[in-house]
Order: sequence, then structure tokens, then C-alpha cells
Amino acid sequence: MPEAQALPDTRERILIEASRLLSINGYHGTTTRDIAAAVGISQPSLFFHFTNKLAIVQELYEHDIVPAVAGLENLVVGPGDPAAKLYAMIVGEFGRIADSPYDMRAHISFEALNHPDLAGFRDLVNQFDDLTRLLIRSGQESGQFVHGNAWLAQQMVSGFLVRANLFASSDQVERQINPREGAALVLRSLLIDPETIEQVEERAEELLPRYRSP
Amino acid sequence: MPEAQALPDTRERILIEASRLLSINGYHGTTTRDIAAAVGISQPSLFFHFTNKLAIVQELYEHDIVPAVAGLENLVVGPGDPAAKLYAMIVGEFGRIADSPYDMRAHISFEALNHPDLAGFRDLVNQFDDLTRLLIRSGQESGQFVHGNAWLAQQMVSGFLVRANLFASSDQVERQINPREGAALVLRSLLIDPETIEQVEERAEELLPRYRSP
DNA sequence: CACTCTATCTATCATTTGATAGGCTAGCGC
DNA sequence: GCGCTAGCCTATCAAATGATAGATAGAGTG
Repeated sequence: MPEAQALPDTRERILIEASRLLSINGYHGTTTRDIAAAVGISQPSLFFHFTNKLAIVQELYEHDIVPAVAGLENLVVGPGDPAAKLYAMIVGEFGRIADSPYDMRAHISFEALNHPDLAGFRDLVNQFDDLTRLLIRSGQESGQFVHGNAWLAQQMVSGFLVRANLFASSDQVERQINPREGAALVLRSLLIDPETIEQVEERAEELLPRYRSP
Repeated sequence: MPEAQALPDTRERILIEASRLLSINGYHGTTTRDIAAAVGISQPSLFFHFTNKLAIVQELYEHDIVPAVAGLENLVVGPGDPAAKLYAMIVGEFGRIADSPYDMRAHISFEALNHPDLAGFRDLVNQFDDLTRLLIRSGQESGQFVHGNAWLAQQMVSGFLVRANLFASSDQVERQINPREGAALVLRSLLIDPETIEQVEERAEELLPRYRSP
């Protein structure tokens, strides 16, 4: 049972290197030998820390999608208007992925998510989308957002989040993400009156802590 | 040289089934046996029609990214304002992917694009992004678009296109893409005055043929 | 010192996977 | 009818890959 007490350093390094390689080459494109080599241990040593290759991915998803859904759920059920909540979610997501010790840039695009053993995480990803869509719909009904296909709007939000994180780079100034600018960009397309964006921003700032501490 | 004369039906079916499987499981997650089984031929028969597995992907990319870049380039160098051009590009892209005989939903997310032999296509993908960014920048400079990080805005456009196509479904009414609604959604976030969207739409309609016939 | 547990190694295995070799058959030109 | 080719098959291979077995070294404990 490797799941016990104090985590040794190697286990952590495996997760870090694995996440990096998985983001680049995907699940099937990343071999256990690749991961082991990146960590600097022999390939069989991986199986001392994780029961199998899939367990590494499972743990990465655990760190990624679980807090995301928890945070968004917390935001949705709490006080505030839909626009401020959506703004807070986008800022929170950019921050969460940037602060993660793991490279979760391609978290959604993992083909691994088709694996039966990852069905639970696939459901969580869908739940995140459902909650985002719920936020958009309630904003439409309250007259804050323009009407239209909520699914399409949600794909814009989700697609933007995934894509921006995927191609973000700390080496190039232009590709460093300003979470608030990203959120404002998306909100502009949904708000009936884009002039109100500044008030949305103000209200969202108060909601931000709700996304981080579920 | 399979590249010659009249294409037999099998070759076409290989491309269709391969694109479908590749969209779901990615390059490394799709085996030549999977493809052959889907087509209904033996695995070695694939290599009568294609020199190797990568050649199938190469041909799919050829059908996908080459016309996309050609169309966008044609649009960029031609007449019209940036907003109308961007609108036309989004409508054109949704249409192009919907009309393709192949399932190119995940065209960008292929981990295969890291393969050295696909470097040319990787460059084309980058060129498509560069052209999109150019369109956004010129819209900003001409005072049509709000100022801000053009890279971030481009990621929103590209992310939306990829994501919406990826999860589109002809079985669910809500998930059927209305190209013009998608384009309007994105344009709203960029236009300084969203009220002008209708005029943008009108001007874009004239540009549309330019995207399709390069 | 003897025992135990952790973390690693080398050697190896069974499968999977991309690809090749070579044979069979139906259709076409002459 | 003969020869040729396209298109497909079965059998098979070499390499890659996930995983196991078993040995070893070192630290902690009594």
C-alpha cells in the first residue's frame, strides 16, 4: 500500500515528470520508461510507488479535476450573480492550473479519459461543464447575459481555458496569462452591456476565495 | 506508389475510419489493427494502401490544415475589415470541418504533431494561429477591436473552434453548431461596439466564398 | 548483531504493435 | 488461354512496452 504516511520525494517527482510528459505526448504516447528516465530511476522502480501506469494518471486527475469541480460547485451554490461567478471561476481556474506543482495543461485532452477505470473522472469533467453551462443559463434568464445556445457559449469558455493553459509559456511575455484579462475577455461576449464589466470584476473579487477553499 | 489514379473505395474507408478512431483515442492510442478491423480488412492490408501508419495521419492532415491555412491566407490578403474577416473565418472553419468526409474534430490535439515527420503540418498549424492573431491585431489597430493581449484573444478563438467541433453532436439538437452564432459569440468579445455586429455579419457574408475557394 | 522495512536495481516475461514476406484470386488486355 | 496486376489474405518477425521476480544496499530498531 504505497498510499500510506509521509510521501517520499521520488513519488512526487514521478507525478511531476509524468504530468509533463503526459501533457506533451498523451497517455499512450508516454511510456513508463520515459517517465522513469525523466525521474532518474529504473523503469521497474515506478511500480514500487504506483501499482500501474494508470494509477499515476488517476492521481494526477485527482489533484486536478476534483478541486476544480469542488470550487465551481461552491461558487455556484453560494451568493452572487452569474456574471461575477463565471468571472471568478475563470480567474480561479487560471490560478489553480498555474499554481499546481503538476503540469496539467492538457488535462482535458487526455485520451486516457476513455479508459473504463477513469470513468469517474470523466463524469467529473462533464459535471464541470454542466455547472459552467448552468451559470451561463442563469445569467441569460436573469437578463445579464445575451440569449443564445448555452452549450456553444460554454464550449467557448471551456475551450479557452484549456487552450490558453495548453499554450501558455512563462518564457514569452505575451504568452503569460493574466487571469483577469482572460475572464474579462470571455465575459464581454456574454454580457448584454459590456460597460458593466468593471462592476462584475468588483463583485467577482469578493467571490474569488470561495473558488479556492472548498 | 498508391498516390496514383482512381482511388479505390478501401483507401477512402481507411481514412474515414482512421480519422474517427484517431479523434477518440489519439495517434498512439489507435493501432493499425483497430483501423483495419473498423474497415473490415486484415491489418497488413493497410500497408498496401499506405506505406506506414504515419502516412495515414499525414494524408488526413493534408486534407485538414492545408485548406484551412490557404483559406485564411486568402481571406487575410483580400479586401475587407478585420472583424468581417474573422467572422468569415470562424463560419468557414465550422463549415469546413462539418463538411469534411473525415472526422477531424481533434485535429489540433493530436500528440502525433510532435513527430518529426509531421513538422511541416505543425508549422501550418502555427501559421494558422499567426494569421488569426494578425487579424486580431489589425482589428485592434484600426479601432474596431478592444485592445488587449492578442495572443490571449487568439487562444479564445482557436480554443473555441477546436472545442466546439470536438464535442459537437448531430444527435443532440443543442450540440449542433450554428456557425454564424458561434462567430457572433466570439466577435462580441472583441468588438468595441457590439451593436455593430449585424453590419459585420453582412460584410462577412460577401467574404465567405473567399475562405472556401483558395 | 540480527531483523525488518524501504527503495532501488538487474534480468526477464508475455503482449502488443508496426511492418514484411509470400501466396491466392479475380479481372483485364491481347 | 496466358500473363500481369490490384487487392487481399495468412504467417511471421523484431521492437517496444507494461509488469513481475528476485537480489541488494542502507537505515532504523531491539
